[in-house]
Amino acid sequence: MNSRRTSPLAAGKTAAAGSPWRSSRERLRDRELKRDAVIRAAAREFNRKGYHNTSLDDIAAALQVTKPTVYYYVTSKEQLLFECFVAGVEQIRAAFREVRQLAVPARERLNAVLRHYGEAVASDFGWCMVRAEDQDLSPAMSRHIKSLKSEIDQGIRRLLREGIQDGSIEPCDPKMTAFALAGALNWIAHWYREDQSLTGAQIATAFVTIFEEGLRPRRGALRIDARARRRRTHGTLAR
Amino acid sequence: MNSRRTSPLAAGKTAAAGSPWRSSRERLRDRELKRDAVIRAAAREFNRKGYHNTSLDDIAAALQVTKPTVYYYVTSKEQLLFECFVAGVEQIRAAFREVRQLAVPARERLNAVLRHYGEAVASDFGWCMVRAEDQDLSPAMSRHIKSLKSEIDQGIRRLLREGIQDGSIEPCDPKMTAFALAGALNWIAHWYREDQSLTGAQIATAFVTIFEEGLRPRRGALRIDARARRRRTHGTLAR
DNA sequence: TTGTTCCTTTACCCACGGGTAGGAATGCTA
DNA sequence: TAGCATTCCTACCCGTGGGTAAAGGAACAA
Repeated sequence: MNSRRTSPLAAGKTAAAGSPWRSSRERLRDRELKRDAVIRAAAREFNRKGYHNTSLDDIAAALQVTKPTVYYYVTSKEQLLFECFVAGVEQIRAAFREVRQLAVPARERLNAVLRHYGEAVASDFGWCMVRAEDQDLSPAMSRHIKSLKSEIDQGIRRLLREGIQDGSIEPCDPKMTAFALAGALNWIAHWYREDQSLTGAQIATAFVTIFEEGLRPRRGALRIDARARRRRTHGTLAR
Repeated sequence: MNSRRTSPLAAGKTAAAGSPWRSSRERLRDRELKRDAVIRAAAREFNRKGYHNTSLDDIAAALQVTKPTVYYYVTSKEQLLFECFVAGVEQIRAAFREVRQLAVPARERLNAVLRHYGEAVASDFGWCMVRAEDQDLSPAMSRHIKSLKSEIDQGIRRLLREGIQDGSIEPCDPKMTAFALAGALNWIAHWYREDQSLTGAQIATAFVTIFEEGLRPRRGALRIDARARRRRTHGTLAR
């Protein structure tokens, strides 16, 4: 639960060089690096075989160490999943923070978030964020990640509402629309492993276009030969 | 793999009534009914707790019988998952069959399919169809369900292409669009358990509207106060 | 009644895998 | 050099849960 990552923040103290503490601090940094490697390896294995089909021996083997070594950096398998979870969600929260700066209509900010979102889902941690089941976590951890996810959901709804208000987004139900958008993007994690012909960013861009335009033709439709095609289809139907 | 459901087909022989075999045929029918109950119970438990967090004792308990009784109707836990899988996918294939009859533009046929799709995903078997991992199945079973899923995917793409051709659907990339549509709908299975304020059909209808219209406003946008809102947002940003 | 088939139970097996105890290297400090 | 901390290993524990053997009891046939 209390993931007190010291690495990036504590790095600020490195200024006083040459002190006798230098090596011990380096040790600490090494430790963080290794810990991150463990979590990343776990994410990759979970991604490949699923959480329950991945043993800690598998993860250890991927790192070319033994199981107790993994336990030296992490207290339990559950925590491993939790950390992966958080790492994935964190990428998306970062996207929101980044986009918040942009001085453009809400629709464009939304699009930017969605593109980052897509990239995150296609990343190593994407699977964990999307497919891991919260029943696999302790109630406390489950609550934690649920609130993180909810924050993202609310962020999307907020952008939708802002867009509707500033006229850049067609009026719609923010809740349902947010579900649809997030769902389409989350689902990338399911098929991306099999079909990596596009990058996460490319997929997200394609999706954004689809969502923006909508299926119904924008300029006067030309539904000329609809009836003719219907006949043909009926023909093939009678098997 | 070879799920030889005899019940509906073999029922044809029922014509010769009064024969001494009657009761034995009834027994057979009972057996099928019980078997279906087992599979349905499994689906519900998987849905609640996930596949790996559900033991066969749990499923047996839900049916108020013991584990070996479950094994009397099913050969393995794996097969249980497989059957749930197939049952879910079958609902959607049925939707395609049904819709194929309609003499309307492809977009409307697509919408009809998507509505049925949404209902299926929100049903008991929705979870299994959507969230179950194919790594949990034997290669043969995995291949089987993969081909069923692919069939559905191809069906959606086909409707998209037809719609583009008959002018009822805005030109788009059928592959990506199919992924986006299916993804949004599949994702329902993830949150439906928590939020059942709407029925599957209602959700699907809402989604269809969203997909049809698109986010970009259709009539000339009025992006008046966009800059003013930006300023406000910047204010809250500086924490 | 006796034999047979069908359905369900009690009681059990055992592999897998999460997790741990305790010790051996390695390296840093004094 | 001793002495302490860090890191990683070998060897082990044991609960969970998938799966089975074998027998009991009900329903039916003869």
